[in-house]
Amino acid sequence: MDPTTPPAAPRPLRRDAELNRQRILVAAKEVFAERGLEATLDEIAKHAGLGVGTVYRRFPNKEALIDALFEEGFAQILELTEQALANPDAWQGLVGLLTRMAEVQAADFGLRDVMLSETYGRDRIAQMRDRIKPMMERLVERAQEQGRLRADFRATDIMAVQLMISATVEFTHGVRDGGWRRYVPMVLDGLSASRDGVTELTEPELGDDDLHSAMQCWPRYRRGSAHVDVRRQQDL
Amino acid sequence: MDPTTPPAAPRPLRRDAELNRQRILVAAKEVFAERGLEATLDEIAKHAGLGVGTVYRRFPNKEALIDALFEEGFAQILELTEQALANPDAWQGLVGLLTRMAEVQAADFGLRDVMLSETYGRDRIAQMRDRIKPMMERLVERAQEQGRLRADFRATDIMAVQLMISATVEFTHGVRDGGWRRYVPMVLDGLSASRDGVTELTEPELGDDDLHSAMQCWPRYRRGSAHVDVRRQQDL
DNA sequence: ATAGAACCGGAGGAAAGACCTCCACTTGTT
DNA sequence: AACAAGTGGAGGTCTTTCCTCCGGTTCTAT
Repeated sequence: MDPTTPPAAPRPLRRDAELNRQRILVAAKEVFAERGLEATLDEIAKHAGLGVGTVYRRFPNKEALIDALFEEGFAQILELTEQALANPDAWQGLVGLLTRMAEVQAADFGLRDVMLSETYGRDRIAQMRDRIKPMMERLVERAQEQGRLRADFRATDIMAVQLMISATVEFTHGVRDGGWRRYVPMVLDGLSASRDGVTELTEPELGDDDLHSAMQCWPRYRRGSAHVDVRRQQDL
Repeated sequence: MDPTTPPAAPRPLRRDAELNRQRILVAAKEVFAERGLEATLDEIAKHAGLGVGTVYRRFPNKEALIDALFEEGFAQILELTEQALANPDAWQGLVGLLTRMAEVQAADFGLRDVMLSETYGRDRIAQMRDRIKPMMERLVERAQEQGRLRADFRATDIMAVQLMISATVEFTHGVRDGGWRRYVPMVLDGLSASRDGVTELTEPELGDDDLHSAMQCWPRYRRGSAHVDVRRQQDL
């Protein structure tokens, strides 16, 4: 049933070709993890020590490669969710889950993009998403029954929360490893039904210099810095 | 001293030219507000009913136009901060400030980009940022002295908080007007020193369909959807 | 060993997008 | 009326991305 190796494979790959296929997969995993899905197949090829042509011979396009790669990653997320659900303390389960998710996002920008975008992975990954959703709903419900999660929280809010955390991950990326860890407890403190005091923040604050460089290289707007030409003109 | 109208203006613009200059400014404000700083000067020209050449005659490049436009916007933010600081209840001041900031971000994506990027606005706007920073520090300090803001919060965290909120603004944009309003109180509940119960959420939750379309058109990853070609190839 | 299918590399085609220039033509001003 | 100032928008240039093509190489079956 595993679609990566169809039951009646037309023909096994030549030995060198199979080796290269593996190399591509490994390289793609690494490059996507580091740069997110915006990475180019050219980049991946280079990182694998192969020509682009070879990559395109094996995978018809980027989408196919992504699909082949991230099923596994999504399975991992599904497992995390199951673990969270297995915790008798649903709130702790949720806390752990969101923390783990943040770790996953920080460790693998490719997987983050697949998780958060819905644009990639049209087939198999979409199914995964559908399997996770009801689990999330149950988790939320149970945490509320146990009185720890704010009653007005909804399962659909989880995506927004993940996005918020993702923003901090991206923001601190390349500036301070794990800088995002400071913000996960803060967000979670906002989700608890009520609390006396505060969850301790183990991650120290960002310094002014950290903040500066984080803003400088924040990816979303990096493009703008390309053309800083600023010749004056008389009639501005 | 105001650089927008130098003391010895070389020559006043011709009447039609001045009119067009205003048109450009207005159009730029609108287009940037709607699409963020990624908008093209070509777009702006079209929206102003003028040719690109006219725009480039008046402003040497995009950067200059942005600089000319957003000083005013930044002044507005500075004023918001002052108002927040004027509130004897510093926590309420902070709550109000972050809410207003979110409103600003939602209403004007261009201003959001200028606020959050540090890439644009090399001169005057950078000064603005420097003026706002100490005010933020004072606000945080006072809110903590009054015991309402969590003691481990720092002024440098404000940027991360704004980014989180910005993520929700963008996420809900085009899906549900003001959908982000649901998340600001949640985040703020995470910043309070302690609380009994929860701030009421006036904004209703996102439905499954909202969520779906939000994810579909989330700008960050829209590109990926362009080439959904997915022709199969024998040896995948 | 050798034929020939399978495979490889990477230059470069194609398309899209962004910034900006150029210059023939129009308009305002004196 | 003369001419400086202003205008429009086609298109140059540059960059980026995806992907194809094909001459040359390597494996493998016989």
